Amino acid sequence: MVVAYKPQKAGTKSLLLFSLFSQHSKPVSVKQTKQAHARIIVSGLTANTQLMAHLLCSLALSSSTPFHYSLSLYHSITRPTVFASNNMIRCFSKSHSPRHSLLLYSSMLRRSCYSQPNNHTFTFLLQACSEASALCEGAQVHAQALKHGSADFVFVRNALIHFYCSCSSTECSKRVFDDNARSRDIVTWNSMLAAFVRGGQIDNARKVFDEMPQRDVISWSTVISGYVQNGRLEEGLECFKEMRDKGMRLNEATSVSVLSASAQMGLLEHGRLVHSLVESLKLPLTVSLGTALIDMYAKCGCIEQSKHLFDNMPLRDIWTWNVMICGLASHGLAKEALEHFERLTNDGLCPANVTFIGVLGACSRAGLVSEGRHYFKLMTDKYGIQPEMEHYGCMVDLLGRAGFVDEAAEMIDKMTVPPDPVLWATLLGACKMHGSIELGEKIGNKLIQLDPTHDGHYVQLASIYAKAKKWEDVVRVRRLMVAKNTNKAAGWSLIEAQGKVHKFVAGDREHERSHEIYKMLETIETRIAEAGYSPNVSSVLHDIGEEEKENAIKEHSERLAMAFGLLVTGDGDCIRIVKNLRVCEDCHEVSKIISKVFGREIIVRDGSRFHHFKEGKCSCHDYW
DNA sequence: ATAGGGTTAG
Repeated sequence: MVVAYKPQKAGTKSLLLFSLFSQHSKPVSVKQTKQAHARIIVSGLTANTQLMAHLLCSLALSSSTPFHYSLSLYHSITRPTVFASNNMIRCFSKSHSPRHSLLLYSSMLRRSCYSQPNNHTFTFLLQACSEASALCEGAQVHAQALKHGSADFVFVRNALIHFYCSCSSTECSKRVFDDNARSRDIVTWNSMLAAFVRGGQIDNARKVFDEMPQRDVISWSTVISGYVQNGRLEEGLECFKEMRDKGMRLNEATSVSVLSASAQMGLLEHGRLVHSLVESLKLPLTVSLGTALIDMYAKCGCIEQSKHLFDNMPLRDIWTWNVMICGLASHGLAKEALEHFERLTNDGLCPANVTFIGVLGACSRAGLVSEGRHYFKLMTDKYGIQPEMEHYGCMVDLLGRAGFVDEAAEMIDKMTVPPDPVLWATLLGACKMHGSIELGEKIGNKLIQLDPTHDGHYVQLASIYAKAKKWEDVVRVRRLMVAKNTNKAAGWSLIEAQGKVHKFVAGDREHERSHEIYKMLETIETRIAEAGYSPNVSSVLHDIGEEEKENAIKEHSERLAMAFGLLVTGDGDCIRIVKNLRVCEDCHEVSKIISKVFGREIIVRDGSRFHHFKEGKCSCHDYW
């Protein structure tokens, strides 16, 4: 961009400067543009509209944000060509106030003696409207495009589909898409695909994907991320497999989505596979890719690996810090989570609401009451972040479990948003733990009223009565539960082995190695009994005899997964289990004993946190 | 001379 300046005749100089622009298709820095501008001023060529328009073009290509400089350049052009105006519109569309593009467009129309809009104009304007989610304005741009005969050009059509998608008007995207089936290219298809994904219509997206004449890596990424965003993780991974089978290379966006799916499912082997693919393809470790990897390792139980990656990240943004802090919190490493929070603020970054969910979650899992109170106050007072349901959830859990049940109840009373059932259930759990019968009774009945088909509320209330030895009430609540025909939350545990996912439910006999698994359960039983274990059946509340209760516990899904893990992993290997519900007290005890008796490290991710069982102890210190 | 689509945290 920058060449040595030698005094020359005006015409030659002009040519020389002109050549600076045409050889650069890649974005140049604002600094380089300013240098070129300086040279133009020195050469006395500021009246050259073409040159000035090229400067604007470079600015429009660079990723910068403020538009003051580009606007002053634009204003210095007395008769702006459509090329100059288009580039100014583009500068605005990339700035923090994309709506300025529209103002420029209307002034362009007023001064239409200089230039008429063209196809480029409408694509840039629609980009601005997408950025601003300005539905009404964009619809007017659509009308203008029709009026100027630009609406049928494929670039404009694609921009229209994307624009309506950005405004969540999936129907309008579809209408533009259907409008002219002949004028479609791969971007048209991909835009429609993305519109269905954005609208949550993943099955329609899949239809588009299956129908499209060609697919590129963006088509694959879009449909995979569509599954992942809509919580259809298995299908997302299945699609990723299909993509690889077709010989398609993954890129950053694909990797990030697939890593997120691996993380959410807790599939370490799969996450490692993606990591190795990323490395063998030598994809650059960008902030988002690095962050996705850190999150994946944390959610798959390898917090050490997460920390290592985090410490070696060339660049971090708030997402990176958030996944690290939340990861540490989920592993019960409260002190480190809080240290990271302090480091993040020392680095001059501004914590987000999610950051505080991590921080408060760390406090609640470790029972750090005064720290929790401090950070909750800091969040509202210093950072002006309004607490959301999840923040209250952490606080109620923290206070409630630590025994400050009344303070937790008071916090709920003072909330500005109406508390949701999950929050009440958290407080109910605390009531049960600390024997607050009266409050528990009140909340339990409230919850049953709010959510009569959820069996957990009845179970909790019944166990509060059981703790108070109010047996008649226990029977009454259980009968009520049966009468209301409640749904039992389906508990499952999964374990990965040799690239396959094995999912178990309680009492499962579906697995092909079921026979061996139940034999292993017997072995486990014998060996832990030798170590002095006796079952604790308090978590089983069905109307069955003691012996049956013992059996019900013995066949909890994580026991089956653990038995299977002992069968298929090598001596001394770590066993990793993911379950959707919280681990029950008895299974927690058994896991500790197994870790000692069998000399295995067992890592369980339950519905709320990680438990690392090693040599008879758990990382949660039995506080969960 | 200027144009388009996909990415992560509770």
